[in-house]
Amino acid sequence: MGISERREREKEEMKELILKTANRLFAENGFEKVSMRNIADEIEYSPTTIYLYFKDKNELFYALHLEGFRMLAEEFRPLLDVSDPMERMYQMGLRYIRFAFENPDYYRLMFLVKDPLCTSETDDIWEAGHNAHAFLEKVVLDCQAQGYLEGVTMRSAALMIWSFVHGLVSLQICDRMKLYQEVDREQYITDAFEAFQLMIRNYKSVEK
Amino acid sequence: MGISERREREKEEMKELILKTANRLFAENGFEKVSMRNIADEIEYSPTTIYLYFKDKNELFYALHLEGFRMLAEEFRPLLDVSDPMERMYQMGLRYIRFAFENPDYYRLMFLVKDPLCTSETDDIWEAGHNAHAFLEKVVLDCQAQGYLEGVTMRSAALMIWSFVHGLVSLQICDRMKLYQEVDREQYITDAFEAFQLMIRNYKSVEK
DNA sequence: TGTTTTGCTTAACACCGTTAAGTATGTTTG
DNA sequence: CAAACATACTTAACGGTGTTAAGCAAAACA
Repeated sequence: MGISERREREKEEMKELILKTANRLFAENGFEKVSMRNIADEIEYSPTTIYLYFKDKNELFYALHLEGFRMLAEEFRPLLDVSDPMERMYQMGLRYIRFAFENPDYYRLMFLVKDPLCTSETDDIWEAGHNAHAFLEKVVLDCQAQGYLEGVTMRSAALMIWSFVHGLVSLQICDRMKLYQEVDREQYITDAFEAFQLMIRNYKSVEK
Repeated sequence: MGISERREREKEEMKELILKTANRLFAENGFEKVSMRNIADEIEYSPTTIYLYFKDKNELFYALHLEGFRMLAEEFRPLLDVSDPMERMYQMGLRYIRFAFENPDYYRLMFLVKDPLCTSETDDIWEAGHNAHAFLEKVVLDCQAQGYLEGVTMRSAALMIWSFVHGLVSLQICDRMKLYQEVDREQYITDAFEAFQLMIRNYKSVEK
C-alpha cells in the first residue's frame, strides 16, 4: 500500500517546486515578477495547476514570508555568541539593517506589505516573527539587568527599539531619504543608528 | 482673444475634477478603489480621457500624495504656538501619529508605497516633504540650544526621531503588531512613544 | 465655407488573479 | 479483464487592471 504514500510525496515535491520557483523569481527579479502565470511559465505547467497546491496567491506569499523569517533567524544566529548585552543589541541592530538592505524585497514582504498576512488566519502566522521578537525581548531584559533602559517596561523598550530600526530601514527601502544627499545617505543611516545607541547607553532613569 | 484662455481654464477645471474625484474615492474607499476606470466612471468620462490630463497613474498618485502633505502641514500648524522646544517636539510626535492613524491610506501613499514617487522626476518631488522635515530640523535645533540631544548632529537626531515615529506608526498601519494583545496595542504604542521621549529628555552627552 | 485643431470615445493589447468545465491518465473494484 | 471511479492537469473564460492607437464629431481658425 505504498501508493498513497508515493502520491503524498509527489504532492509535497510539487509544492516544493512551486515554492522554490516562486522564491527564485522573487529573489532574482523582485516583487512584481512573481505572478501566478509567471511561476506557471517557469515550471512549465498551466497557471491553474498552482491552485491545486495553494489556495490562492496570498497563501503562496505567506510561504515566501516564512522563508524571509528563516533567513533573518540565520542572520541573528551568531548573536548567541555575544555575551555582553549592549554589544549584542548593537550587533543585532547592525544585522537587522544588513538583512533589510541585502533583501529589500523580502523585507517589504515581511514588514511593509499589507495584503498577504492579515487575510490569512491570525493565529499561527506570527510564530516566525515571534522568534525574532523573543530574541529582542531577551536582549532588552539582559540590558536592563545591567542597569540600562531603567524606568521603562521591557515591552515598551523592545517596541521602541524595533520601531526605530524598522523605521530607519523602511525610509531607505521605500526611497524616502531623498531629502539627504545621495552620497551621504548611508552615512546618515549609520549616524542615526549610532546616535540611538548612544542615547540608550547614556540614558539613566531619573533619580527618585 | 479670450478663447485660448477659456480653453486653458477649462483644462485646469477638468484636471481639478479628476483630482478631486480621485481624492474622494481614495479617502472614502481606500487605496484599491482608485483605478483609472473607476475614476472615469465617477466623472462619467471614458477612462482614456484621464490620460489627456495626466501622463499615467503615477502622476495622478503623485498629486494625491501632495494633498497628503498639505493635510500633514495643517496638522502641524498649531505647533507654531508651542514655544518650549521639548514640548513642541512632543506635540509634533503626537500629531504625526494621529495624522497617520486617521489617514492610514494617505500615510501609506506618502511614506510606504514604493511606486509613485521614485518613477517621477526626483528634483521637485520632495518639496512638500521638505517643509515637514524643516519643521523637525527646527525643533531639533531649538532643543539642542537648550542642552538636549548634545553630542549628535542635528541631521542625525532628526533622522533618528523621524525613523522612530515612522517605524512605530508603520508597524501599526501595516498590521505588524499582532504580537501584542489586541486590547493593549494602543497602550503599547503610547508607552513606546513615552519611553522614547523620556530617553531624549534624560539623555546627557558623555562628559569629556 | 473649407481646413485644421481639439476633446473625447471605441476598440484593442497585454497583463493580472481566479473559477468552471473538460480530458486524459492511473487506481480500484466487480 | 473490464467497468467505475479518482486524480492530475488543461483549456477557456470571467472580470479586472493600466495603457495605446485609431477614429470621430464639434469647435476654432483661415
